[in-house]
Amino acid sequence: MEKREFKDRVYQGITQLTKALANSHRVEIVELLAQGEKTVEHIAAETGVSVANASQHLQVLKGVQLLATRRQGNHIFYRLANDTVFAAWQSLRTLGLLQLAEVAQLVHDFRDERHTLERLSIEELVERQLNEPVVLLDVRPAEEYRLGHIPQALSMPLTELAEHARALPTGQLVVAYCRGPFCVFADEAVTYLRGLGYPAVCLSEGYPDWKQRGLPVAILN
Amino acid sequence: MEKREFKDRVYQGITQLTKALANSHRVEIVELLAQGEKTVEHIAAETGVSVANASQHLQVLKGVQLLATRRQGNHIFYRLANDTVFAAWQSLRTLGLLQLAEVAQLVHDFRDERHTLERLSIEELVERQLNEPVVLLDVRPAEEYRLGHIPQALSMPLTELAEHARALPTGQLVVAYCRGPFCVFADEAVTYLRGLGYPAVCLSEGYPDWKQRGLPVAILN
DNA sequence: CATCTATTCAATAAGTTTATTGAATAGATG
DNA sequence: CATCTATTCAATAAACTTATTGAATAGATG
Repeated sequence: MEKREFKDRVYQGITQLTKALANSHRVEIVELLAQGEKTVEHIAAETGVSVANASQHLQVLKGVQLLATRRQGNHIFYRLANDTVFAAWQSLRTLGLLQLAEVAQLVHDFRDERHTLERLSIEELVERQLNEPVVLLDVRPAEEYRLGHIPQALSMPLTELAEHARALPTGQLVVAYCRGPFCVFADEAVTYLRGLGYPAVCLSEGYPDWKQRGLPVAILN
Repeated sequence: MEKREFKDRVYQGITQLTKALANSHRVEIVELLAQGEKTVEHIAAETGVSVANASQHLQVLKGVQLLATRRQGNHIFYRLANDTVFAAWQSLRTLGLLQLAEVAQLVHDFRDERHTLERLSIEELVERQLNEPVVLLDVRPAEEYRLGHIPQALSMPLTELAEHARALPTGQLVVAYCRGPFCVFADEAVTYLRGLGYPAVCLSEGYPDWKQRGLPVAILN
């Protein structure tokens, strides 16, 4: 094989993979599956596309081995093939936030509307937890909490926050986290809790980012 | 702004960026520019596309801020906008080598043809250098050596190897490196040197990967 | 100031990707 | 075994991407 043919084939192979990630619905699916496995129906509903269309996108991702599946009863559960897939999405996300002023601006503005102020990094949270007790809230849907969460976090889906907020311990910092930097569950929770007078802040990244750092995670069976 | 509109805009922004990287010529350009700045003409020649076509691809990359330019005389030099761009390409490359059996196979086979055996990782090289002297060869074109190389490396472009090989010190391990894991300059150099009886091995990654790790680099003016 | 040169632009045709339909399938459940 | 349900398949039209031309531009050089 000639040098040029070799290069063309290698770059085309990697490009196939990149093309699979070069669609807004598909990256939304990758980010969603970073929370844990989901059915086609669930993915379609959550991303706002038709089931047939979601299925097609899922097959594009599966075609380049980014996803794996398992069947349970009538449902097929899709999941990320491995941690490298999330790592690649993470670095595209970082690049986007850094390079595209519009994206950074969009995130900033949308958050500002909701009057959310400080955000704690994962490293800051780890350090704080060593020195003082912190109330950690996982505000994602209960099913995602079940599939994996930060140890010691309480499951507090947004839908149940109003009901349980008054029962939270006072006098401790409350830290809420959700799916990732583009998820606004945590912002909404923090806005609500601050309204009740709690000292609440958001975690700047989500559960998948915690997991990706190799920090310990808790799973319910 | 509604939640869905926000998400759509964020994901579409990042997708624009990913689309810019979802073309085999364009990733080859990114990898080439990781060696240092180049003119349009040079990029066209090296990647085997027409100048007009190279210019178009360069503008796609520049349009999403992945590249920056400077003019010198009649020439326009393109370069990577910053280190995050290489980091993103690096993680797509890693994903490709891991997920796509064909790509890994292709790289393995092409190398095997050239009878190249062992490869040293960057970490192994650093450790070895602490314990014993190593002859380090930068086999990229002289201009790329000038723009940045591993300290203590000798510039030994493939074209000049035959002429200078006999002058290399004997009794020391010879390590050759080039542009990256898809570059075969180093393999060719090692094959040649082993033919002459030198104990020679390749570095498994290239100069940009060394630089990206934050290790020291040398630049000539 | 005329000329030269490297780069970009514009138009085009061929090829790819996408969402939408509605039908087909494969496995579970009564 | 018939029925149901979640998922996939196939066909299509519209929207994008790409390489190829050849012309235009902007700046440098004599």
